[in-house]
Amino acid sequence: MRTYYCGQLRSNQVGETVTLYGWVDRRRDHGGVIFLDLRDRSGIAQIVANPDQPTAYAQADALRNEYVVRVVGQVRQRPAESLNPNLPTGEVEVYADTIDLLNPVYKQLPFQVSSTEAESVREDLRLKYRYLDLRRSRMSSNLTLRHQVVQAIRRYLEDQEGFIEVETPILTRSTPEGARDYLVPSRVNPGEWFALPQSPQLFKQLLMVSGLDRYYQIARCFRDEDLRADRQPEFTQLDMEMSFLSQEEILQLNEGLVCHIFKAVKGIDLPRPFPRLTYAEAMARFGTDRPDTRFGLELVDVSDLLQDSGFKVFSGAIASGGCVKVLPIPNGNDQVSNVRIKPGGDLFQEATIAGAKGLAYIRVRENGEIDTIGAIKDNLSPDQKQALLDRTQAQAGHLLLFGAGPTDIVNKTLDRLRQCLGQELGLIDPNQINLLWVTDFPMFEWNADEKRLEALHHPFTAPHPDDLADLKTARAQAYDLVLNGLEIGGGSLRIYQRSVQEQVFETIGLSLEEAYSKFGFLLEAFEYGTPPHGGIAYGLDRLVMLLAGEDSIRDVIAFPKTQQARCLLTDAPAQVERKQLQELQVASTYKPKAAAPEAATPV
RNA sequence: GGGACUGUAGUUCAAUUGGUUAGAGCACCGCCCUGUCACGGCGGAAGUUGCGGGUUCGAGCCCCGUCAGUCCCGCCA
Repeated sequence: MRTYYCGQLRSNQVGETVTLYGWVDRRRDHGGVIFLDLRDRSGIAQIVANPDQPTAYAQADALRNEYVVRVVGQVRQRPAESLNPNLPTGEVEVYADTIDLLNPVYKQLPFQVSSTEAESVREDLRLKYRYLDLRRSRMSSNLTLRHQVVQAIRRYLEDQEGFIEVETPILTRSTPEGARDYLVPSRVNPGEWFALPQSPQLFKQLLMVSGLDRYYQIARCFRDEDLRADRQPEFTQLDMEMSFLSQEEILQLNEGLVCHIFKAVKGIDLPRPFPRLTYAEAMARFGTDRPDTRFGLELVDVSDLLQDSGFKVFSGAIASGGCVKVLPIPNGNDQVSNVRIKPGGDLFQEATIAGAKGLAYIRVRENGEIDTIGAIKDNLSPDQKQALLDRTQAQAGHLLLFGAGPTDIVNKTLDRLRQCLGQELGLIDPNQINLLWVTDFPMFEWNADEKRLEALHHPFTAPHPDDLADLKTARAQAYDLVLNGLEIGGGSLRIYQRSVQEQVFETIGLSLEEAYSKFGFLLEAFEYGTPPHGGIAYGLDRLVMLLAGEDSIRDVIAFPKTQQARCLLTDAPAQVERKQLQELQVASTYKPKAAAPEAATPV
């Protein structure tokens, strides 16, 4: 007699006697006939207590929902008239001879687990009782999907491409570039601290020096920064590093990997090669380095047309080194009301969040005339109006939204509006999978606070060989993989020549002494014959989130943290015994907040 | 560090302008029904409206504070 999962029952098993284990999901009692829906990780099976077996009947009669049971019985075809193809129980059922109660549920469940309930439960409750939340079919199938993705990665990288997985330390050294580190005190070395890795970056480069020329790892990473729907303090990367491959070869290999994942878990054949955009082109056309190219609404730079404009917002923006760009929206006249793009409106609000001071617009009327508001109307010459229409290819009915100011703000604003409108105007096919590479990132960006250049990617990223003459404006040999407007992976070729590395440190204002005190172990390793190498890292949680169609990575992580970086299930973090701190030679300077002020006494 | 939203029965939600004893679905408990599947019928229990204070004749609703969760800005090489 075989033991099956509930979801594995098929009509070709009719007549077979089977054992099923699971949770009683729902109990129905129709007169003398008792039906149980039995649920496990793979599906739901309907059980009928055999009325000819008094024991089974009595056992079923004693049951309530959510008991753990073992059912032994015969698989039967269900009466055709009772079938409902829209319900999760299948065309066969189990006629139970025995129903053994393995364990009761002692308490009423804090929320309904039943797979057929679509209601959304408060997330704090789900997180507190995560083990119950994970019983729900949506969550268990998300975790199964995650497993399948990891399995597909391993199959492809190991079996087809000869990678090996190497584990790197979780207790490691703080490298103060980048995100805030999680720190762990060392008891054996009082006063000294480990950091949890933000990524295995330095170790994987060391592995290249070791000659492990194809490394990967499903690596847990830690960053002590504030949380978002797509950011957790601990998260998982697929981390890869390869020696002796060109950027082109790395991109090709990774396209193969991503195609394999989609084929394995979704059965989808993705078209290759993936489209590519340079960083410069992505910023120009979409205002972001991770554009969602499932829809149009591309930005148009009109700075040159308007630099002499009498409209000071435009001419001023250009004069001070910024730009003026347009987001043209076909049929926007009908679809976007003035209320929404004027101060107080939701789209105006979005623009403000991105840093814009205002939101100018032009409506193109049916007669082809352009209809503008206030100051723009009075300050555009007929030639300028016509040039605008030509440049933006605006037709009757177009709405043109303007961004004017510092280029980064303009891009950010119009990117935000573009995404809002793409969603809202139904321009996005939710089933479309849009992958693209963004390449040729700049090496450095200006940090206005610290008044210095800093590495956009990290300081070991190799500059483009054509740009070595002036590193400050050089392109990097760096690339990101973007899926439907979300960055799911990014990497670069690394510097392997000492002279180039020193130039980069110099460019970001890092003296050799400082560099050696921070990364000396790496730089020394590079003295012993470093192969040309490069790599990439994927955000596994984000990738699985997109494949699962979820909006938050919490829904593809078994035990995630809340936005306050707490675990509601274990109530971590928590205070520790004074003795533990003493052993670690750590003094707590924490002072609890002052108690809430006493309310005024009623008079 | 900042902005916005949310918190009512086990749960998901209602509750008109601040006005009677805070309601309903599901879940739970009891009884009835021999092929149901969101079964059905009858009945029952279930509430410190997150917490503290204030305003008011009267607060789930208004005000202040606080706690928790979510979304966003900053931050995340």
